[in-house]
Amino acid sequence: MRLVIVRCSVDYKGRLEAHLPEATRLIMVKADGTLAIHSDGNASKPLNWMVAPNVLETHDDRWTVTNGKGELLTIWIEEVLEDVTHDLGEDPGLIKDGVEAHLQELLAAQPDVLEEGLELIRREYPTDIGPVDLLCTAEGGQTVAVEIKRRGEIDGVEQLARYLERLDNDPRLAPVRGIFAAQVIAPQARVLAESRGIHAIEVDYDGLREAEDTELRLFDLR
Amino acid sequence: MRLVIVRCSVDYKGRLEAHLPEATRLIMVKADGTLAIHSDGNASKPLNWMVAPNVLETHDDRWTVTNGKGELLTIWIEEVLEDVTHDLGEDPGLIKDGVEAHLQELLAAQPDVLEEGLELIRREYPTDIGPVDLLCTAEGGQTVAVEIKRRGEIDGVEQLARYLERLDNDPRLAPVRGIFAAQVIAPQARVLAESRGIHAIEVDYDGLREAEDTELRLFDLR
DNA sequence: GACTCTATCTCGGTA
DNA sequence: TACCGAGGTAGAGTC
Repeated sequence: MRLVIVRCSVDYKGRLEAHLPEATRLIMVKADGTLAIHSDGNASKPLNWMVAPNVLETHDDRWTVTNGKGELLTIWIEEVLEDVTHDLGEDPGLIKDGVEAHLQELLAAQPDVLEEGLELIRREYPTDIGPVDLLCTAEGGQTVAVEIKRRGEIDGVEQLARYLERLDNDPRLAPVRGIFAAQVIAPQARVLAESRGIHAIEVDYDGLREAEDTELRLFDLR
Repeated sequence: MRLVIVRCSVDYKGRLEAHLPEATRLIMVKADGTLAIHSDGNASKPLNWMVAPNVLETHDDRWTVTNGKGELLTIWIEEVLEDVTHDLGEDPGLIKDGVEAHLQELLAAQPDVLEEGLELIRREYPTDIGPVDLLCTAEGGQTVAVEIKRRGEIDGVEQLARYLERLDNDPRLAPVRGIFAAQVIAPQARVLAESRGIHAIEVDYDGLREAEDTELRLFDLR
């Protein structure tokens, strides 16, 4: 990784056009060529960047970065204040827990949390526009499609509505109704869901996890 | 800005839980307290981070970062390989051109580019599922909702269709028709728009800007 | 490669 | 402050 502190101005032309007036900034160049320009100000994101694969050309007065998509980043170098390079080696990578996939696992294991009598047919049930998170049968036999989000926003409701439209075309499943499940559901998403006849349910992630733990413990004791 | 090259492992608890095994990484601390941990590997995003406002405590063997939302980042320090600080000063900030907001400004100023006789009622007209980009009246008095995108894709058409559905429920406005305006419109988006009775129009950003410049110049000359 | 969807999204605007 | 939509979204997974 190369770290350069430099007084510079920057131009970007590509997906849009952008310009940075002259100031002192950090240029970070990673081993794969990914380049990012950071200010010290209030922002976690870089001001400008160019991800690999790209081609970096460094001259005394300017650096240019180009890629295969016709994007061009030009850094006009005024003064280099520091320029250090470190070999950090391979990174073992991040281990995560608590994302949507986990919420899906928990609800797949206990679908009756959403509605009494609900039973799982399968997870990631495929349609021609993408997989439905959970496909279930309700008490009485009706098919129910479940869309799961960490945060329920309007586009998640749209996504579920599209799936329902598709599933309703399948005579083996129709009529299909929908359940929209999320840890938090935005008011506007709830309005839209209800106007589409979709049931919007907030679920308690920690509660689900605890319930699963209890179940596992009971299983061990048997 | 403080740049620290360090052999470390990391734990994060907050919106999810995450762990980074021991490796050599870069810690970047910005003037406002924003902290980011980068590897040299193929990713432009940091592995872990904590945005300001937060509280950083540094001990010999570990750094902790906490914020008001109950998030906690712990960096277990094994060995510090470099530790430099630079004062970059204030950044004048990024100047962008060609984003949706500009296009909206230009079309709000000259809505008749979309359709002769079109007049603006207001920008960002609020509905209970979100704001409509432009609400206008057509020649003859019919209400017209305009959705503006840089690139016109299917989800933009769906967004407009949702607004139309809502606006049609308002007897003071109904019946409302829609115009979908973008610099480039994808073929599927055009098909969907037309099937919903929505007029899809490609607009020339540079042409609009030029027209506006001309108008301003004429105004100055008066 | 094209398409789809998630994200500790981030960021800016606005009520 | 919370909520909502845009993003040069980035990045991962699937087909």
